[in-house]
Amino acid sequence: MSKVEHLRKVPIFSDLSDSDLEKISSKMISRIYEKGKMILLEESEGETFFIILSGVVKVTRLSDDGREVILAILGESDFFGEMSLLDGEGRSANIVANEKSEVVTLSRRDFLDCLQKYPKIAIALLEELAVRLRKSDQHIESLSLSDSEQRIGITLIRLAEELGTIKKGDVNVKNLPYQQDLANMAGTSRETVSRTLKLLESKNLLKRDGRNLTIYKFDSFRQTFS
Amino acid sequence: MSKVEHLRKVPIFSDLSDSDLEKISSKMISRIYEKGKMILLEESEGETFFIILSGVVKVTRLSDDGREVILAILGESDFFGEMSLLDGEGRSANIVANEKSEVVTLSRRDFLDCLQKYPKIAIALLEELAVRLRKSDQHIESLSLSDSEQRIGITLIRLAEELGTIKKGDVNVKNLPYQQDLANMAGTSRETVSRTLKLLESKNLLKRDGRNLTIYKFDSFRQTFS
DNA sequence: CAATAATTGTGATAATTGTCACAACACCTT
DNA sequence: AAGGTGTTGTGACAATTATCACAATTATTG
Repeated sequence: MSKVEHLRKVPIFSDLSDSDLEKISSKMISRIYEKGKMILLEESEGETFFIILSGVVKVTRLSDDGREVILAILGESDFFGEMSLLDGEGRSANIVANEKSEVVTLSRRDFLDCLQKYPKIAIALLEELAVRLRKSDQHIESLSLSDSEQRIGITLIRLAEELGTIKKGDVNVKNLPYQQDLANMAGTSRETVSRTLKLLESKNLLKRDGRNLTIYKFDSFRQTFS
Repeated sequence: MSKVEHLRKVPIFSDLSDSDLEKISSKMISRIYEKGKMILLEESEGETFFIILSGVVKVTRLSDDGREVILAILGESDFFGEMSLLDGEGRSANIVANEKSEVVTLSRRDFLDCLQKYPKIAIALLEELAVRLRKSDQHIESLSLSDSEQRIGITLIRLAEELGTIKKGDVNVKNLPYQQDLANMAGTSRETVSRTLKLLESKNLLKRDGRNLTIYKFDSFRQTFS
């Protein structure tokens, strides 16, 4: 797939004409990160806007004592890096490639130019940030009100929505993150994730097979946990 | 203070000329909500953009069994209601006046017109949403990694930053929310808030006097908890 | 293919915090 | 000032979940 075709799939660019997209695309630099590589480091100030062409990355924050919170998992046609470009504050999160990932980048200047020149991009970006805020709010709610089983359920739902493929009402997630990552997404411990997954499996709500996860009757699964 | 002067203090409008601001202002309707009144109900679809001229409101989500999470406390010159206007989803949070509050509103159409007509507003709004996302991320981190004492400390910091006044390095918060509200902000129980406030007071980190809270040496207090 | 490393499973235990029950206190209202 | 209502303080206890320790399993590498 060409770079332009890839960009077309990114919501914030979808309203643009081919020629505009071509122009923007020409300013982008493409990079590849191997699994486990840091793409952005918290506290660094290199200001760049990133779009994922392929692969999966995780957005994290680290506490002083090294514990990690995973704020989001992003995949193909998602973007990141916009926050410090927009509000001028430093980076507040780390980004790590969770598998080999190809990204394209836009410099601070080019990104801000885009916003000025194409109001549609600004508005589309507003939409996307609104969606993310909504997700954050749900995340905060679940951390505040739910027990670990529910939080893990909700985490699986988020994962499935971001990375899963639907087949006859069931959702399949390939390359399920390690339990430690699931724990860091759900705000619980790795051991609790292990026990809870086993429990959910025994309730016939899901099936595991290696790094493969199938959630049965995804709609009703969603009901159960949110 | 005139309506225009009020609007000028709202970050997203601060870049506009007087005449533009006047135009926008003329489309706004002003309302007053008494303490405790619902301003927006979750799941309702009346789509309106709100700006707070005076007062304090809380942004909440409710679980099925009636427990509440407070996502944010907003005060003078803050705004809300933009999310469902931007992404077209329904309301996802309730807004309640925490004290008598005066707001002005803009209809969906006028709000979106503004974004089209004044790209500066769109960009300023992007900045503000970025700031909010950053706060959400911190909130998620604290819920995931901190114990109740830390979370309550962080909650007090958020409150002080939003509502407090600084005097010689100490911050004073008048009209401290009820402990139940603090608990709903910190993701803990009312009783734990009671015990923790007492503890922090005994450590000489703060002083309470009725609905008044003074945090001593706010900078070092912030250090301690974040 | 062995051996080494990484991930997952599981029991036992401890720590934190929620819940319940009720007392104490503050704040209005008449 | 008395009574009522709402808020806060506090002890006792229960429940949830983190932590630790280690076994079992699965992946990776020379």
